[in-house]
Amino acid sequence: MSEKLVLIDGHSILNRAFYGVPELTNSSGLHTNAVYGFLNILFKILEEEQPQYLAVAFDVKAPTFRHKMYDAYKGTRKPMPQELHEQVPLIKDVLTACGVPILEKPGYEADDILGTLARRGEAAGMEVTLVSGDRDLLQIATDHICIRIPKTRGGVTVTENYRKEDVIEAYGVTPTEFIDVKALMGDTSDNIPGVPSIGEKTATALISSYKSIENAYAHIDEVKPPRAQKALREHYDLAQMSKKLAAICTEAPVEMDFEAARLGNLYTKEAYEVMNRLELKSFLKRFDLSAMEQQAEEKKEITLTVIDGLSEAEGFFRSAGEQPLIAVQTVADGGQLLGLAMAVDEDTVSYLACAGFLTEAYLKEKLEELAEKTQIAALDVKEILKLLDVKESEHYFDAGVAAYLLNPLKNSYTYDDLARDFIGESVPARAELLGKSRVEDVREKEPENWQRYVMNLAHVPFTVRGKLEEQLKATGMWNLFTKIEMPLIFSLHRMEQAGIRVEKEALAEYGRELAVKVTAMEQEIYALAGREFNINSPKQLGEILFDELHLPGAKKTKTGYSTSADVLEKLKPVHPIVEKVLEYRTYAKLKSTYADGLAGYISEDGRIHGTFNQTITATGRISSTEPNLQNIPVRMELGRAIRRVFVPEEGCVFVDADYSQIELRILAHMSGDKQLIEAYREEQDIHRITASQVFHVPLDEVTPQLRRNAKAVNFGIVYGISAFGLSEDLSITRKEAGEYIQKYFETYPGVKTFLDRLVAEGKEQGYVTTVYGRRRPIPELKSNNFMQRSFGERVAMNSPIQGTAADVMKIAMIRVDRALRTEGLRSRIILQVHDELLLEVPGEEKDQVMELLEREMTHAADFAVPLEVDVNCGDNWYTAH
DNA sequence: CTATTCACG
DNA sequence: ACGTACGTGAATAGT
Repeated sequence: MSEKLVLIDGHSILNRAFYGVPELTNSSGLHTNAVYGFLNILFKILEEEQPQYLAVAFDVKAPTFRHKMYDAYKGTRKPMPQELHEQVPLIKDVLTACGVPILEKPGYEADDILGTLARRGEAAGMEVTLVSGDRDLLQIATDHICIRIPKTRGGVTVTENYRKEDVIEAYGVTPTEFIDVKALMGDTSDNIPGVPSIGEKTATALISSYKSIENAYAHIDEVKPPRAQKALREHYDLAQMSKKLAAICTEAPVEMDFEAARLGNLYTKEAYEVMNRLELKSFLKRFDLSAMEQQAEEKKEITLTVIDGLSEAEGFFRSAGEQPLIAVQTVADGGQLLGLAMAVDEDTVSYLACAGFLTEAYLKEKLEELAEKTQIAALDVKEILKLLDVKESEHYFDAGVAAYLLNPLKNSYTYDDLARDFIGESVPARAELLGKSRVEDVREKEPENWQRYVMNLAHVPFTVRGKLEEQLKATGMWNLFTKIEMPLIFSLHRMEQAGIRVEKEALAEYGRELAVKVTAMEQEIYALAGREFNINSPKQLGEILFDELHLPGAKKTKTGYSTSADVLEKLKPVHPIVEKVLEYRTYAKLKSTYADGLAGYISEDGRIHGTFNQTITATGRISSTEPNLQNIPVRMELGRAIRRVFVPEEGCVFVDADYSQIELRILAHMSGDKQLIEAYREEQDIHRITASQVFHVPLDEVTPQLRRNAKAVNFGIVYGISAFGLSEDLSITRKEAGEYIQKYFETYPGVKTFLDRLVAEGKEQGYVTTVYGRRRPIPELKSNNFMQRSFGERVAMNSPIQGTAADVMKIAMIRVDRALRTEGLRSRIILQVHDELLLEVPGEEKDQVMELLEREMTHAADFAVPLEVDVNCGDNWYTAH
């Protein structure tokens, strides 16, 4: 069995992969789709070929011998989009880390390197496989040199394979003759000129009978058709030069010892780190973890001590208290505390099992004691609070929240992410070590995995803390972190702990009423459609509406017809079924998401304890999950009614406080526009005064229509104005929308300057900031893609405003929370909905709390325009809001 | 696992 | 010419 050599045309395959794999970016905004596709092709080929040798050739950015022959020669290097260009060094990093040689030779193209090595390999008795997206290489094919051309479509890679016989079968000429064919017909991609009026068909026919351009010319009088004869006669010189350009050089001066290309273990630790850094998660599975761990252990030995006795625990806590810094994280499963992972120095982690004498109460008390003496780093402080409910302290440092501030675009802040991003180390993620198994099962059955997990949980926060602090200070976010985000963790925890009381039976009754309506609508829709189908399926609904009932309105989405509310709304007058579908959707949504959905979250105590996430949004807002309590219906009466089932504890009332037009007030402050500031200082109705000033109408003559338009413009400004968006919203032409915007900017020139400045700043710095220094990176601003760049520009205009509003609300929450406790009140914040706080308030505290809210919220910031707060009370959320 | 739809600020 | 308003989360269908 002869040995096998695989040679890859790097740029060509990267190019194929780039256009074949859908857009893919990692959390730092780096495009990785081409790298991903390249590696998919590489691994597939390796698996199929099982070669002993592997190398990848790249073109070099330098003129080649072809440029010297022909001035207009472009070579295979077409202008590359930025998104692809930035991936060239990435794939080289990966290949280098895998130990695969990268071949480059100034003056030669990758094709020439491939051709040269293929011939040498063949001469040495090897089977050679060339991988390229380019058919030029077919001229190299022999019985022992196979050209493979991969195609990626929808994630599946298929390759066309050409040995000598396959070329003859497919093209009717031998590989050597293929050059002549190409020379005759030309190649626009390489700018190789062809002979005029000779196309692919004629070229193939000519070469097939005469074998070469030279021989055809020798028999020029016999050449048919006459058109081709004339062309060849006149352009023989050109044809010969083209042949030289198209011919791949098989004698390039490449120095390569095949031994250097001998295929070793691709799955090195370095490769793992590079892929981990690029977040090419699907390839990480291929790496043998145990081998990797062995390598890791050679580097650093960290000991994990399990402590389950009282005296050892006492000793541990005594010495831990003497350290300047410790790290801690709870180990839990299904809300059940199993133990604490604690790091006291760079290479020691202890696990304190929550069992026997080491009760939850004991661990809580010990941790509280530690928090008085020393700094405590943790991956997720709120998680610790949830399980141990330790008291508030300024000594905690939440590494997850810190990492979120430094880059809020990532989708997770787990210990493996932090290790990779802040100390450049790759450690196995929780999912790799534990999978879906229960933690205690892994502890028993795979103790090494369990140890690694517990160790990293504390070791990583301990190690990255310094880096995080340093970077927060360097980016001007230390204050934001220590004065806003850290204290907020405790307020959010108290909100989650408090939860909100729900009338279970009333909610069930609401659900039953909806069920009746859903069923009724179903029957009416089936009758109108003439048959039964799944109304919840946009696919089936689209077929009924547009194929069977032939409603006008056309396609939209990539998967089929769009049946969204705005499309259906326009079709209402066309067919009675449309209105029924819209109604059905309303009822079905309310029933599934709210009536049934919320019911599943009611705890033993009759309350819903949702989660408020602090590290999700790109702008600094918090988000709410399981359930989402920030999107409870309010706009439509039918949905709004559900708020009646949210009720305060016996003896309490709800007090609801919301900021009035906070984002527009922030716009006035941040832009410093004199006119806007003046307008908002006095006037209560912000949209009305905008209408009056922009449309030059006295305040008391502003019509509802005019106010609506002004309101839409105001929204547009905050969202990052575009004429298209505004025209869509107001159902007016883009021209009219453009005029509105122009008028607005004429009225408030400071706003225009401000928004332009935000975009310019974003482009320059790569990020924009809020009043409190919070950053939002905007990688899209660098994109060459118009769509993406425009998106980036809108984000640059919106994020500082939305983000500052989020900052102000966070400050307000901390202030309210503190004031409640310093005034000795039992009232508590139970919900935050971006610009609204809902409090559960003992009846006797009502007046005091209403005043407190007004005061603490309006004074959360001192801006150029006052912040206004509406405070209401009621005995359910419906009446309080 | 992704796309569509729709609830909120 | 391009083809969208900014920020979220949950339910459902269908690959």
